[in-house]
Amino acid sequence: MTFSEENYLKTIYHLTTASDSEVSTNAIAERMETKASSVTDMLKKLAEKDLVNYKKYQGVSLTSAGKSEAKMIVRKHRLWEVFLVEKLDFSWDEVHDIAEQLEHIKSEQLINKLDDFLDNPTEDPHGDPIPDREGRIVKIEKQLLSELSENQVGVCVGVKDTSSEFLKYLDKQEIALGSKIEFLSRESFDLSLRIRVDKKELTISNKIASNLFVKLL
Amino acid sequence: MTFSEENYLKTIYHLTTASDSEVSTNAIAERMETKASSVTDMLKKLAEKDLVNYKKYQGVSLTSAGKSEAKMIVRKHRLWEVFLVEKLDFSWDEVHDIAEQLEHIKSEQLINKLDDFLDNPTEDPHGDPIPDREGRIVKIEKQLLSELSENQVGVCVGVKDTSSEFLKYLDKQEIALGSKIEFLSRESFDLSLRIRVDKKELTISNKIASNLFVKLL
DNA sequence: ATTAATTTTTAGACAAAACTAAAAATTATA
DNA sequence: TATAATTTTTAGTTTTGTCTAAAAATTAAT
Ligand SMILES: [Mn+2]
Ligand SMILES: [Mn+2]
Ligand SMILES: [Mn+2]
Ligand SMILES: [Mn+2]
Repeated sequence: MTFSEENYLKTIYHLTTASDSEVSTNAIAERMETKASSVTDMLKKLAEKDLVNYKKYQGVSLTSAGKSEAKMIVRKHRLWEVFLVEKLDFSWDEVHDIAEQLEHIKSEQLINKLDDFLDNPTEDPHGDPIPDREGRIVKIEKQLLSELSENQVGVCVGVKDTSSEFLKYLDKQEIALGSKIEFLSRESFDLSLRIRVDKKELTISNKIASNLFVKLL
Repeated sequence: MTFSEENYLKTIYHLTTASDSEVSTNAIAERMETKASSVTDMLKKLAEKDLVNYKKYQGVSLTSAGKSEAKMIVRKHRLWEVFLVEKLDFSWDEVHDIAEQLEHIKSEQLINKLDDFLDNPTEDPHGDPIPDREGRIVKIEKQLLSELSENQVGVCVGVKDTSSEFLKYLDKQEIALGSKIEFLSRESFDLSLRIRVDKKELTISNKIASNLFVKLL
C-alpha cells in the first residue's frame, strides 16, 4: 500500500465517521487539497483492490477491509502523537505533521511494541481515541462545551479543531485536557460564554466553545 | 528531497567512505539492487542539485552538501536503531529494515529530541558511530578480529556485516558488543581461529572473524 | 594496435500520482 | 419540464523513478 492510498483511506474514514454516510468525490478533494479528477482516479484503484465501495457518481464508502486498514493508520498516527508528547516532550500543537509522516511506517511489531512502551494509551494528546490492535475503539461520553446549559460543569476531554493556532490559543488561556470547566452564563447577543476554568473566570466565543469537548461531571 | 534521492546519497556515502575513492555506477547499482541505467539517471539529477560530483564515465563522489545530507540520514538511521533496541526492546538483528523507513522522516527537531531522549549515544546497536547534529563523527580505534595475532585480547565493539543471519549466529555463540575476546590460536589449514569469549572457548571461521571488530585491551 | 569484453550512457517505454480541459451525469432552478 | 448550475468522470499531459535494449566509451586481452 502506498502513502497516497493510505492517505485516501484515512480521509474517507474520517469523513464517513463524521457524517455517517457515503462521501462525495468533492468532499475528499477539498479535504486533501487536491483535484476531483485525481480523487476519481484513486477511487477506481481502491475499488479495484476492494478497499472501497465505489459506483460512478454515487459517492464512496469503505469496505470492511478498507475500514480496518484506515483504523490501523489512525492507530499509528495517534500512538506516535502520544510518543512525541509524552516521551520527546513536544507540545500538542507540534505533533500532527510529524505523525502524518510516522503513520506510514510499516511494521506491525513496531506499533505494538510502541503501544506497550506507552502503556497502551486509549486517547491521543488531543483526546481522540486510539484503536487497539484489533481496531476496537473505546468511545468516551463527551459533548461540545457549546451545547452545555448554564451552571453545568465538566472536564475538558478533547478538541475538535486540532490546528496549531487553536491549540496555542488554549495554551494561552491555560485550558488543557483535564481542566475543570464551569459554564457560568451565555451572552445572547453574540452567543459568547462566560466560563470558569479551574479557578479563573474568562469569556470565550461560541466558536471556541464549539471546538472543545467536555465530559459532564 | 525524495526517499529515492536520500537512498542514493546514503549508498554513495557508504561506498565512498569504505573505499575512500570515486564510486562507479555499477557499484551503486549492485548495492541498491537496481539497474545501472537507473543509477545514471539519478546521478544526473543529484549533480544538477549539486549534491554529487559527476562526470560521464568518471565515477561519482559527494559534494560537501551531499556528504552532509548523507550524514544526517545515517544519523537518523542509527539513532532510530538505538531507540528500537534500547526503548522498544527489539533485538539487534530486527531493527535495520524499520530504520530504513524511519530514516526518511523529515524533522530536525524530532531527531534532536530523540537524540536527547536516548542520552546522545555515540554508537548504534551494531557499533557504528552516530554523527552528531553538526555531522561530526567520533571514530573509535578498532580492528578486525581476523587481523589480530595470537594471544592478543580485545573487546568486541562492532560488526562489519549487519545481516540478520550473522547477528543471530553471534547471539547463538553468545558474542555481543562488550564481550571480551581472546585470540588463542590460528589453524593454518583453513585459517579458522580458536578464541575465548568471556569464559568459553570456541572455534570460528575466518569469515566470521573478518566481520567482527574488536578494540585491543 | 586491433579486437574483445565490460562498463556506462542514451533512447524509448511504463506505472504511479498528480494536473488541466472538456465531456457526461446529476441536481437545482425557473 | 426544459434549462442552468454543479458535480463527477474522462481524455490527455506531466513528473518521478524505474525498466529494457541498443549505442557509446572505457578497459582488458590477444
Ligand atoms: Mn493528528
Ligand atoms: Mn491527534
Ligand atoms: Mn542499519
Ligand atoms: Mn546499524
